[in-house]
This record gives sequence, C-alpha cells and structure tokens, in this order.
Amino acid sequence: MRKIDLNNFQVATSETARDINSRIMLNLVRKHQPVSRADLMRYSGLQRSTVSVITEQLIAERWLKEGEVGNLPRGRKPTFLHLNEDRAGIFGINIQPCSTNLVLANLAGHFLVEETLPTPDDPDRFVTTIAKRIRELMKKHPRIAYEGIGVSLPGRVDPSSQRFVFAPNLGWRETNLKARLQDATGLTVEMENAANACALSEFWFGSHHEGVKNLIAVTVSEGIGVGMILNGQLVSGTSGLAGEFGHVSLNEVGPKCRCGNQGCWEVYASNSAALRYYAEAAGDKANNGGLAEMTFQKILEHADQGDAHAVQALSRMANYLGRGAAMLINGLAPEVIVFIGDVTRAWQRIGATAVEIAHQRSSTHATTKIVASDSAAQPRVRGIIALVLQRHFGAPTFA
Amino acid sequence: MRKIDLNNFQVATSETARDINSRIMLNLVRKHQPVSRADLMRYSGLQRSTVSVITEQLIAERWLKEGEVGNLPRGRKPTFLHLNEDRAGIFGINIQPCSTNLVLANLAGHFLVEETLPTPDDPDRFVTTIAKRIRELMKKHPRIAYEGIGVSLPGRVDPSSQRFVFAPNLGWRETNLKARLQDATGLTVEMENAANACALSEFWFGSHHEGVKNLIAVTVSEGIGVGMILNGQLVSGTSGLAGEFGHVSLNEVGPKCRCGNQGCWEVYASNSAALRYYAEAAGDKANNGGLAEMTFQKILEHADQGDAHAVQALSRMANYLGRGAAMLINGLAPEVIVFIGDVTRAWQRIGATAVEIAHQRSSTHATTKIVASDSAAQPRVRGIIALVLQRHFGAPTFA
DNA sequence: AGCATATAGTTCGGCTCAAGAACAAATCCC
DNA sequence: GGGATTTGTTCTTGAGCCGAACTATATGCT
Repeated sequence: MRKIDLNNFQVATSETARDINSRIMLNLVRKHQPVSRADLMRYSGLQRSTVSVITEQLIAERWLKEGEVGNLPRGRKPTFLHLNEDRAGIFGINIQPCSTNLVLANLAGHFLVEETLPTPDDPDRFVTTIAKRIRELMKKHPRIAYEGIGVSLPGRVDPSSQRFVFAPNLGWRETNLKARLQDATGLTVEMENAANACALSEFWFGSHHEGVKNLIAVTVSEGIGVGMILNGQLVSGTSGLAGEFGHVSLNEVGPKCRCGNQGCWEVYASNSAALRYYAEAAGDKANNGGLAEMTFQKILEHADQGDAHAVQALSRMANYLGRGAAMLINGLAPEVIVFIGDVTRAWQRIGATAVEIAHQRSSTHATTKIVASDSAAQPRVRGIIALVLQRHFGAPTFA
Repeated sequence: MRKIDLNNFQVATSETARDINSRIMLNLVRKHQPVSRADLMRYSGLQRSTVSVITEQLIAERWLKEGEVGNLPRGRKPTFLHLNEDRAGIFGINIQPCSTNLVLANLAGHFLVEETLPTPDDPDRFVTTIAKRIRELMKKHPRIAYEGIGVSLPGRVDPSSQRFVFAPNLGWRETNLKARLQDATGLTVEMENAANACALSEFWFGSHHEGVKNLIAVTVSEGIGVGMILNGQLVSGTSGLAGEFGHVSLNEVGPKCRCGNQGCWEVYASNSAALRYYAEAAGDKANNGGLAEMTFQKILEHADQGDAHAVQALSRMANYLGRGAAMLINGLAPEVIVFIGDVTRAWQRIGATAVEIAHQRSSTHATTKIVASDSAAQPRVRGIIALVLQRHFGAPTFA
C-alpha cells in the first residue's frame, strides 16, 4: 500500500477508468496474443460490451490489430487480436566506456537495426554522431512512428532532473545529455543507469520469472552495479543513487577501492578482482611480462584450457559473488537475482559456487533463485527499450 | 512506473474515479485541517461541484465533520472540515520478548488507552489474555466503531499468508495467530514485523520528513532489524523476509552470530555488541562479578557518569552503526535513516560518530539524513496503527 | 441604505464510461 | 432447416466529473 504524495498526486477524471482498463487490455493482449475479445472478457472480468469498445478504440489508435479467425468446436469463430508491434519504433542506446550500441526496436522489443560504434571521448561528439545516425535511420524506416530514445549508461541518473549524477567510467563532465539529444533528434529521451536497465530487461522480457515482483540485476564488469525491482517497480532512491551495493564494504581492512573505502564488494568480485587474483596466483611469472596485458576474457579462456591459476581466480571471484548475493538476499529477499556481464559466460564453472555461498550465508528461509542472464540478449539495451515501453505498458498511477 | 501484475490486477469500474478522489480528499483534510471545501478545490484541482459531492458523501459516512466557520477579508465565510478522528478505533499490539503493549488509538493515531502486560510464554495464553482485554475495552468505549487490530512482533510475517515465517526471539512455535485473534475478537487482524512497523510510523506520523519517499528504520536492541519504505511503500520481499540487513556480514572472519554466520552487522552494532565491548574493555574486572548482570541500560548510565569503558563501548557500537548505515545509503540511497531503540537515548553522545562514519563510507553524492527517533513516540505500536490506517488513507491501486 | 465586488458552496445539464441485457452473427450438429 | 452455442455489437441505465449558472454571505464604497 502506497502513501499518497500530497505534493504530487493525480486526481481521477471521467476518462480515468478507461485509461486504466485500456492499459490492462493492452497488457493482456501482449501476454496472451493471439487472443479474442471473448478471451479478454474472461481474463479481465470486464463486460463483453466494455471489452468491445476498448478494443475498438485501441485498434483505431493502431495499438492493436485484428488478425486471423480462430476455430472452436462450437459457435461463432473468434477474431484474434494482436499487438501491432510495428506501431512505434524505439531507439535504444547503450553507452559503455569503449563502445556504444545503437538499436532500433519495435513494440515487442525486437531489434530491427543493431549497430555498434566506438564511444567518442566527449559528449559533444557523441550527440552529433548519434543524432545524425538516428535521423538517417528515421528516414530509412519512415513508416513507423517513433516513441523516443532510451539511453543506458554507466552512472547514476537523477530521475527528476534526468541529468547524470556521476559517471566516473565515462569520464564525461556533467552535461545535459538528455536535452541536447532531444534537440538534435526531436525525440523524447530517457536515461537510466545500466544496471537498472538490466533489471528492467529481465523484468519485462525475462520469460522465466512469471509473477516475480522483486528482482535484482547485478552487472559484473570492471565494477559491480545493482539494479532493483521491488514491489514491481524500479527503485532509484534519492537522486537515482540507489544500487551502489558494489561499494558496500565486506571487509573493513580489505584492499583500497577507487571509491576511497576499503574492501568493497566490487574489489572482491568484479572482473578486475579476478585479474588481481590471477596475478597473485601466477606469482612471479607476472614479472615475466604478458600479465600486464591480461584481460578477464583471457582468464576465461585460460580456465577453459585448464589453467589452474585461472580456475582458482574465477573460483575466488565466485565465492565473493556469492557473499554479495547473500547480502542482497538477506536485505531484500527478492525472488530472483540475475547476474549479468562477461562472468555469465563462465557461469557453468562458477555458478554453483556462487549459489552455494549465497545460500549458506543468507537466511535459511529465503528461496531466492540465482541465475545468469543470457548474455546474447543484450540486457543493457533491451532494458532501456523496456524503460521507454513502460510509458505505454506500465500501470498508470492515480492518487 | 509499476508493471501490471496480470495474475492479480484490479479493473476500473464507474466508481473507481470516486474511490480515488475521495481518498485524496480524505488525505488532504488529514494534512491541511481545518480546511474549507474551497481550499480542497484548490489543493486538488477538482471542480468545486465535485468537491462538494465528495465531502457530502464523506460527511455522511462520518469520515469528515463540519466544524467552525472561518474568517476571510471578503466574501462568504468558509465552513471548515475536520477529520472525524473518533469515527473508528484501532487496537495496536506490540509483542516483545518480555512485555507486550496494548494500545487503543483513534484515526489521528492518538492513544486513547495504553497498557503494558508481560508477554505470555505461549501463544494460546496470549490470545486469550489479549482478546479478553480487547473485548473489555470495546465494551468500555462502545461509541466508536472498531477498524481492526494491528500486531507488531519481532519476526518476519509473510504478507500473503499472514503467518509468521520466523520469530526466534519470541520462541513461539509457528501458529496462525492472525486467525485465532480474529476469531476471539471478531476484528480484522494485521500483523507486521516490528522494524517495518517503525518505518511506517515514521513515514505516516514523522512530521519532519515532508515529501520523503524513501525512508529506512533501523531498530537496535538485542539484534538489528531494518524496515524499508521505498517509492512510498513498504518493501517486504518474498514471504516478508526483506530487511535482514542485520545479518549481512561486515567481516568474514568476525565473531560468530546466532544466525550461523560470522561478523554480521548486529554482532557489531547491537546492544549485545555494546555489552561485549564493555566486557572486553573492563577486562579482568569482569570475573569479579557484576558484569554478568550488566545490561545495556546500565552501560548508558555508566557512560553518563563518565565511565570511560562504557563510553568506549558505546563509541565502538556507534562506529558500527555508522558502517551499517553506510551500507544502507550506498545500496538504497534513502532520504532518511531513523534509528530506533534504547540507543537513541544516548544519541547525543554517539550520533555524531555514527553519522560521520556513515557519510565517510558512503557515496559522496548521497544526502541521507540520519536521525534518532523520539523514543517516547512508541514507534512500534504507532507504526502498527499506521499499518491499519493505510487501509483507509493509502492510495487505492488499480491495474 | 443600496450597489458593486468577492468568496463559498449548490444545482443542473452535458459528457465519458462501465454494466447489463437484448440482439445480431456465425458456426456446428442433428 | 432448426436448435444450441459462442462471439461480438448495440442500446439503455446509472455513476461520476466538468463547467456554467445560481444562491448565500460577506465587505466596502457611495
């Protein structure tokens, strides 16, 4: 039960009921399509007449389209309804320190165009490059409407001002990226932290978590980021700063972290941590060169080839991934924790350890599932598409 | 933005708009009373006519009452509306290991009756004793309607089944307390974890956090419990298990915790931890007796009397309270963290340390306020009143 | 006193919307 | 072809908000 925010609430008008019910219809079609009006009546509990009127309206607005006719043992054949997936196009941009993904997706979240380009050093060049490409793509695919642009980036974004609070890995000075991209493209821009985007991706597109209302995404790369869905919605905290569990200290006398503190989770469980573990294990060989050019990628390969040091490094990393997961389970008790990042490619090797440690160190009553994301699914960019889609498929809020 | 749960949603009917708007009216009156219909029109943005109809209805249902007439420089004098605080009575029960509070409150959360009794060893006796007393009180105050009973207890309650998942400090075997209390009193019973109740208390009755949507309550006693309000609503997690941050390990080689793990936050920052610190500081004197009967209460007194060991023990405790708060700030970035428990009585002594450590060890961008609750306010029992009040004052959810 | 002005609150017609019943359409089976 | 069955539409009714007109009550100026 939510408390009404008396500084910012929304009263109901005569159209409110329709807003709510047509949003429900849209979601029911999304889930159950192909689906007849009669099915919608049964799923929703609304009157057949009401369903008819609402679907008629949604068809007129091109959200839905009538499709083939179904077959039943008896009676009039139903006309199936479908989501009109090509009603709108959404651009998704995923900015990472070295490369940026640009995607054009439809309402179903399917990618129509998918490109990768190097991330420019400064935001000015970024805006002009991306805006140009987006305008080209809009010309090339002129038939669809464009809903907006979603941007995921390694940093925290203030939900109210939509400026980023910090993005250390990007090295960009604080800038009003949103306004400039909007001016350059004419489309609405929404920005979100990459871990939050991943959480949204799993929450809206993850097929295996039916009925889940609490889901946590953990992105593991150079650092660790956490995105949280609690009570069915993204948790952003004040100024969008929530999710920095990667900088919770697991050991007050642990190694220094770039955040200034000691023994942070990401000092123990990130890709960089695995590199450190490998260097420690490989010992003196480190000085013989080669190790300086070591990458997490190579550790995964070495482990596959049976390199004991690599296996050990990954195992230590897995152990700490488990400890951090235990923190999240104890504190937030989600139904699911999803790990995202290169580490998922080695999940078969390290998943069991992480899961075991996590359960060992968390409440015995918790039933949290811990899984690795399908890395092919591009959760960062899919999630940012989900963010934009929420405008149309999310629950409208009143009061 | 929330995702619609297609397994459990609520369609809008013709009455939905009224439900929403009259709930808003009720809250506006609660906040701004005494308030005229014209004021409500301005606060809500609804038409004067709509406000008139809704208030008429709320007066007929006895939620509101007309009061005195106001004065204005010009024009017709407004009739002020008030919340009819005595429309309903709510029983609040706070179960703690040794004593139980029973409170009868009105709609404003004011206590009409306030009693304390020893907590029976077994739930059977508890139900009969409490139910008898509640029936007596209902006879004694026959004029008001009774809304229900709220029960706060040291343990986690599954929101769906309303059974407690575990309550180790209570030592009661799992029992369907809710159903039995309902049968014995004829009133609706709602149960909630004590830390969650505290969070609700601060959120609904805390005057100093206007506009706050993310608030965390930390109860410090023998153990540490955490209750979280995020996005304006209580976060319970799967089976109500969220909030066990007290059992997050801050040190993997720290002292054993009763939960089976090592170095949990509550091993370092609870009342029991302060007792251990004191024993360590007092050293050999411990064997001379007296220390076995040491209580946290006495440590507070000794500190006031200038006992260096007591001061040091509290200071170590404060340090770890700060570290735990830093974890909550990094992870959840609330606007406010409220500490609750005996420790608040020593807040003048230890607050500064805790706040300093918390800010030192959390994101430099975070602006979380850290405060001690007013211990006289009885947050546990006030919060459980808030839980029941939410039924009438919380935002109704559709879709 | 009389009138203009201002503010509070009520009443009524018009519009949106869901409910529910009646009806039309389409199909199968006998 | 007729009855049974299911889908989908149409129409009336009642709930509820909007907006305008209207009533009630006050002040201040002439």
